[in-house]
Amino acid sequence: MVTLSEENYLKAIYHLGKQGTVAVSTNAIAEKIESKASSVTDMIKKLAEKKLANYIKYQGVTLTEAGRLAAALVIRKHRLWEVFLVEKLNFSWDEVHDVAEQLEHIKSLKLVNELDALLGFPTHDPHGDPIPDKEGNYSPLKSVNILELKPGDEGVLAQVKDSSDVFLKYLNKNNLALGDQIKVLDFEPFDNSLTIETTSRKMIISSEVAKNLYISL
Amino acid sequence: MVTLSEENYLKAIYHLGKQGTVAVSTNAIAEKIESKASSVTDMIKKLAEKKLANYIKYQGVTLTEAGRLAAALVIRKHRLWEVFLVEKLNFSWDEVHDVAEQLEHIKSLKLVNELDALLGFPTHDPHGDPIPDKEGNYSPLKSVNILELKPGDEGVLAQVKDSSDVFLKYLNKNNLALGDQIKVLDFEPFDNSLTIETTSRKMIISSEVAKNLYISL
DNA sequence: GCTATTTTTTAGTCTTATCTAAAAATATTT
DNA sequence: AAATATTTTTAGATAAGACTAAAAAATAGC
Repeated sequence: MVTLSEENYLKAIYHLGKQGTVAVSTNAIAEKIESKASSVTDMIKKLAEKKLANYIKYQGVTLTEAGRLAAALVIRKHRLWEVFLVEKLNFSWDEVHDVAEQLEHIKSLKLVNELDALLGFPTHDPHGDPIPDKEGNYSPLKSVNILELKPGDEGVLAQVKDSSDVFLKYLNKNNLALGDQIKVLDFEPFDNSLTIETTSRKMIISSEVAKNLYISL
Repeated sequence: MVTLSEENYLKAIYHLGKQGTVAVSTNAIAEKIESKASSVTDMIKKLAEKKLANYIKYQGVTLTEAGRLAAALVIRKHRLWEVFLVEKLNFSWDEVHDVAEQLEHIKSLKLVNELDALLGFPTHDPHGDPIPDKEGNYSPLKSVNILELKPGDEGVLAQVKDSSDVFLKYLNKNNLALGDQIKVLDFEPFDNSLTIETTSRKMIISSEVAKNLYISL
């Protein structure tokens, strides 16, 4: 049995280390989980004992195949629940994260797969993140960060990297949503800000914001 | 904050003591929760400190108004999730209990109330148990135990008291479902068994089974 | 009304997941 | 490459929730 806490660590390692393939440092995990390095060391040892992680002292962690699958299934659940909340229960995309964080730990294979069917087998969550399938696989969205575009380039807003409530509320306030057509008009080297044009208007976005916007061409 | 464990104790006290109004013994709770009396004493003290329960040493527990509401909301969530699982996710009524037991602890008022709306504000769960409203109130189903009927009496199967997987599978196997018209044909005093007739056939049920069947007239 | 039995509580232990503080190992600077 | 700084690990402590065993209180039996 994988505990709730273990699942959260698996998820963190998966996200920080390219699906757990690249070694992740103790401190990086501690920061992500909002805990202390010593707690992380303890938990990593436990995951290694359970054959979910590969751990060599002082050299970070990667996930075993079993660990990778376990992490992917938690992420699958998280993202499916997010779709459910938005599509079926009238949540907006800035309200789903905390609830999905709880729902992702519910244990029932039938539940996940029926939910998947109810939602019509979605491939992406409300933030544009891909939903792993039953085997933990997904085809990562081929989108590029908006900062890589040049003036004149345009595409569709396909993914937002930050799912925090503050960031998503900013996008709401400025009428930016997934699927919007966006054109880059100007790049300002002084502060890396960007002038963009949507179907409704022109606006300037800071590099902080731009870093989190991904465009499919 | 009410923890998962505390919620389970509140639920047990609510169920065992007529919504927490009648004192429940330590042992009764221990048996329901499948724990030990000493653990129960500890937890009851904690609930009392949090003003969720009224506790006098050696004299059992009742719930405070706050405790009663908290318990009712957990039960509300449990039963709404059961309806969801059956109506939307193709679960059968013998498969829902364990999953609902997990889902009932998810914290989000919006989630519960939107779920309620999605399901069309159901008043009863798949076992015929009433679903408390936001204030924790419900009108108990006026159904009687089938053993109280006399030969010749008939009515509709409205509620099953045992929600265990074995019992529900027995009913499935014998084609008995909520809403079925049932007529009592004969009562056997030797073993308290009952001959009943449904629209499809006649059958004999033991008193063990009969104890759990409730009929609305 | 006094034993005997049952129930409940207390006291002390265990596990899980955290933490702080100190020690050990690794990285960085000069 | 020695000294300093940073990161990671270890050791020991704490809180929640559960347990066992023993003590205390309540209930039942005669």
